[in-house]
Order: sequence, then structure tokens, then C-alpha cells
Amino acid sequence: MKQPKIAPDETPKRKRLSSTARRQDFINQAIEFFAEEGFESSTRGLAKKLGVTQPLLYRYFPSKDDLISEVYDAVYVNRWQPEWEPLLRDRTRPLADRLNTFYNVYTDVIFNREWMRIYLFSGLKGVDINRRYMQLVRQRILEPILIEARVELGLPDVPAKDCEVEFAWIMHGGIFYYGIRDLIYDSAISIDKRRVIEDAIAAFMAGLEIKLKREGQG
Amino acid sequence: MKQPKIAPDETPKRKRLSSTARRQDFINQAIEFFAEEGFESSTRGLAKKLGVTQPLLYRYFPSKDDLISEVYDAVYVNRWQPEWEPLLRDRTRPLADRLNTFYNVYTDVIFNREWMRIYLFSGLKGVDINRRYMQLVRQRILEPILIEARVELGLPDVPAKDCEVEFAWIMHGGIFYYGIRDLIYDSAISIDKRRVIEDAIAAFMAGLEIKLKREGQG
DNA sequence: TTCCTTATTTATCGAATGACAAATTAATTT
DNA sequence: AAATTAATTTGTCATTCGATAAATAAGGAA
Repeated sequence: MKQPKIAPDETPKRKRLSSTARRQDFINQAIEFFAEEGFESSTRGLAKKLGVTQPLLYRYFPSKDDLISEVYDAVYVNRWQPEWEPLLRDRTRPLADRLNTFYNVYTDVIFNREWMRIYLFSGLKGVDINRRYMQLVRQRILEPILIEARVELGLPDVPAKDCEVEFAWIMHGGIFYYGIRDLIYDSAISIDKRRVIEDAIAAFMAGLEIKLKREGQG
Repeated sequence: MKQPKIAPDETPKRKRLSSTARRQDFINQAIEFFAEEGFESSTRGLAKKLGVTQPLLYRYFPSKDDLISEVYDAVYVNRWQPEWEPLLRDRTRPLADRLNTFYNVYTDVIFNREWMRIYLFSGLKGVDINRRYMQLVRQRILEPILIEARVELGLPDVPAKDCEVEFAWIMHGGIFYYGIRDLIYDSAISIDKRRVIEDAIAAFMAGLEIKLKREGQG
């Protein structure tokens, strides 16, 4: 009963996949598995989900940690879209518009249970890929946003100060935490994601204008 | 060499603590231990940190899960301060002042590695105490804040709408995520916590005023 | 068909895990 | 000082873990 039903004379007792196809399948399903169960979960549990035996995993990955590293890459590196930064720098549009577009497409990528849970699990494990990811966010998203804001306000085009970056992080973190509440705790109020982002950006822009102009004077 | 050095004629080979004192010590150190290593870590590792043998744990807690439950209570329940809510409702002070005071004392409690990591670990495990904690935050912190804001702006004293609660969550989450960056990822820029909170609240208040008055008209 | 490559399984090892029972020993009571 | 209580340790069991070696079988090449 536990075996998949097979028509009488239909042979396939064991499926054989090509090396590369099998490998990809392993990584993809490992993302789902570890996201749900945590990285401490057993390779036997993963093998069960994959429908293969546990030692087969070691034909494709030297160790469990190596497999986990590939999971990180698949989630953090491969899902980052290079067009995000130019989108933020497109001065033909008002900055508020650009921010709304960006945060909608960005959260389309990261607001899913897999991504969020992998991110939190790996953060707690202290792997440095998380720190690198946050540097990426700072350099490719937050600092560009702050430069664009200065330009739009007619202020001198100087690099962002630390306390300005922190202010941008507050907005970014507020939106991010909305995703956590929604996807990890299932406790976000079911409201348009678009609306939440819009409000967060409006408050950020209003606060930033006050902040930048005050700094310019003092 | 691994035994603690004991002066020649000083007797205590084994320390015996009273039942209640030992129990408290176990819980306190279990918080540190599980916060750092995660709840999947072994009871033997914990016993080593405690300087006792592993079976002794089972004299005080029926199972590992029971011990973990006590850890949750000690962190979530016992550290919540009842005076927080009246502080937010103290109408003799401007709301912005109250918010600043509150978020400074609140983060004094939760911005430490133990609290933050226990919170994230337990959230990923899906235990319902996390959901209950977020309801507490909503009912005792965010909804009072929104009511106070309406009153201060001279608007009708009606319960907060869902989208207003979400807006308050954005500020709260932004501040919270600052703590995560600081304590979990060691990647917050070292800036006055006080300053970050001040900016977050200023942006929230500015955004909320616009939002509430727009709603009142539409 | 037959052979050969390699994907996959079977079998197993040593270490670590949560939990329990029984022996020991420190502290209290008599 | 002797006896009693209870805190703590020793010893152990059944599972589960990551990992390896050897056996099996599917599919392409000859």
C-alpha cells in the first residue's frame, strides 16, 4: 500500500534520473524540507521526502553540510535579481513610485515560507552568508535609495550617513517583519501587501525629508 | 584537572542545592543554553554547562519538552512588565514622549541575545506561545497607541482599524528588526539605540497623522 | 543479445540522543 | 552517633544520527 501502485506489466521498479537532473531535484526539495523542518533534521527524513534511500544523498553531496551550502546558494544568490538596483536608480520616475515598485517585486521573491524560514534558520546558525546578504541589501538597496532621496530633494549628492542608513533599515525591517508575521507566525492581518508597503514607504519618505533637511541646516 | 580545584581539607566534593534553588538555576541556565545552541541541542550539553549529570535534569523536569516550556514562560511571561500599558495611556504627556519612553524601556528588556534568539527559535518551531505573545503586543501596545493617537489628534475615539494596526506593526517591526540585526547578526551600525527609536517614532507619527486624517475625510 | 557503466539499494558502523532504574552520598532528623 | 530522607551519580537501553562499503540493477553501447 505504501508503494506507488504499478500496473501489472509496467516495469519501473526504480526510476533512474540523469546525474544532473537528480542533483537539481535534490537541492530543490532540500530547500522545502530544511525550510520546514530546520537544518538539524535528518538526512533520512529528507531521503524519505525525495523517495530515495538515504545513502544516495552521499553520492551527490560529500556531506550534509555541503548540501546545506548548496541550499543557501540556491536561495540567497540565485533569487537575487540584478535589475532591482537600476530600477531604484531610474530617475525618470518619482522615488516614491520606484520604491513601491521595488518593494512589491522584492517581496514577491522573499515573502514565501521557504525563503523566510531558511533565512531565519541560517541566521540563528550564525553562518556568514546571512551577514553577506545584509551587506548586499545595504549596498545595493538602502544606500542607493538614500542617494536618490537626496537628489530628489535637491540636496548635495553625498554618501549616506550611518544614521540615515539605520533609518532606511527601519523601513526595510518593518516591511520584512510584516513578512515574518505573515509567513512564520501566520498572524498578519490579511490586508493587501501592496497597501502595507505603500504606507510604510509614505512614512519613510515623510520622515526622511524632515530628517535630511534638519541635518542640512544643523 | 577537569574537576574544580578544591582546597585540601575543604570538603565539598558534590554541591547539594535545595530543590527550589536548583530548579531555578536549571531554568536560568537553560535559557542561556538553548538561546545559544537551539532547542535541538542535547540535554547532556546542558548538564555539562550546569556542572551536573544529565539524569539529574529528569529529577526536576519530566521531559526535555517540559523544561523547554518552563524556559518559554520565564522569557515571555515573566519579563513582561504590566506598567507598560498605563505608561502608554498616560495622557498628561505628549504621545511622542510616551512612545519614546516606552520603546526605550521595552527594548531594554527584549534587546538581549537570549530573548531574541529564544523568540526566533520558538517561532520557527511553531509553538503557539509566540502567537499569543504577538496578540499581547497587539492588544496591550499597538491598539492602545492607536487610540491615544486618535485622541491626541482630536479624532473620534473609535477602535483601531486593521490597516492602522498593520501600520503600527511596521514601526514596531522596524524597531524589532533593528534588534535582530544588532543581536543576532551583529550587523547593526553602532548608533544610539535611543536615536534609532526616536527616528522610527517620528516617522510613524508623521505617517499616522496623514493616514488618520485622510481616512477621516474619505 | 551481451557487456559495461553507473545510479541506486542493502547492510552496517560508531557516536550521540532522550529516558529510566538502581546505587551512592550529602544533609537532616532522631 | 545512628537512622532517615532526598539530592546526585553510575550504568544502561533503545533509537536515531551521519556516514561508508559492498551488493544490485537499470539503461546505453557493443
